[in-house]
Amino acid sequence: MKVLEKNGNIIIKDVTDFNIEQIFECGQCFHFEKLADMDYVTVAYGRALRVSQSGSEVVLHKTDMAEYNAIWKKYFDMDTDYTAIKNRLIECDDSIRDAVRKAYGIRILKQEFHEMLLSFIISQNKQIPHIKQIVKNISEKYGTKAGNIMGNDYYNFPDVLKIRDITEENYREIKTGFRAPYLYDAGRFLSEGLNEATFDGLSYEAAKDKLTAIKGVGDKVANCVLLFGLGYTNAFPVDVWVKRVMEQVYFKEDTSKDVIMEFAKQKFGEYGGYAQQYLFYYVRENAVNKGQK
DNA sequence: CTCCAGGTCGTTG
DNA sequence: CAACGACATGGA
Repeated sequence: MKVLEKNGNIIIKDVTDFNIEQIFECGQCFHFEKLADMDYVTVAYGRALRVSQSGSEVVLHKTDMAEYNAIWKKYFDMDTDYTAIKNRLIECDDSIRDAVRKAYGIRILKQEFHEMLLSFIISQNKQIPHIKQIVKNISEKYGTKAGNIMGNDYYNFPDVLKIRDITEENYREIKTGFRAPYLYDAGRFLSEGLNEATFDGLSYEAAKDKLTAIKGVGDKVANCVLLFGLGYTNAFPVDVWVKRVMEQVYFKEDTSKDVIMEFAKQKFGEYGGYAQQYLFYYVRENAVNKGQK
């Protein structure tokens, strides 16, 4: 892999284990927009970034090496050896091997903690397109402008200072429904200092307990925040899709989320988060192809 | 009209 | 502890 700056863009040549369609469509991120095939805009860390890919060449539009090193390198998890992770998972069994093969280019994005917390509270009992819409609405209403790409303005998710001023009623106005009090409660935790540093040195269990203390944050949402916003790669969120694929592949019968989580812990260990993402993308793709939605 | 969505909470057995 | 309905909203 080679990273170089050219004509005001960052070009990443000879990438492996990297597919932007899989990265953005695997359910980990709600703050992006598809412009065309293999051509996306994502909003994170105060910027809007257009990313396109052609084969093993990725283009990060209108950015430079300083910003790449400061933001995008970590955001796209470029320092992690996905080939090694996949080899390790493939050893587990044939089912996970098929999922890894299908979703070969997934990377776990390192997203902002406060945005993950509120976004995944919003996500409960909602479909992904609608979650994206609400994240967009809250950003347009309360966030600052992140940039203009191809004639369209993009807005940052509100920062913690701004979140402090958002009321429960404000959350209702953007159609978050029964999640409004949950979002407000989470906002208060953030305002009172809960941030990434709070989790420094905390075990997975301790970190999860801290998150589930927030009303509206259960096991699933907490695991998503741990995985996508805090770097706990052993977190294994079990949602309806993962439950479905795990039952289909391993249990052959209705199985509780607790049993599934324990099974994943034993089987995938510290790589649980990666395994979960491969499985999630895999089962959803199969469902789409079978016309099940 | 009915059913369900990357769930969680509070209440019942 | 397991099971179950409620919870807002929008789309199929």
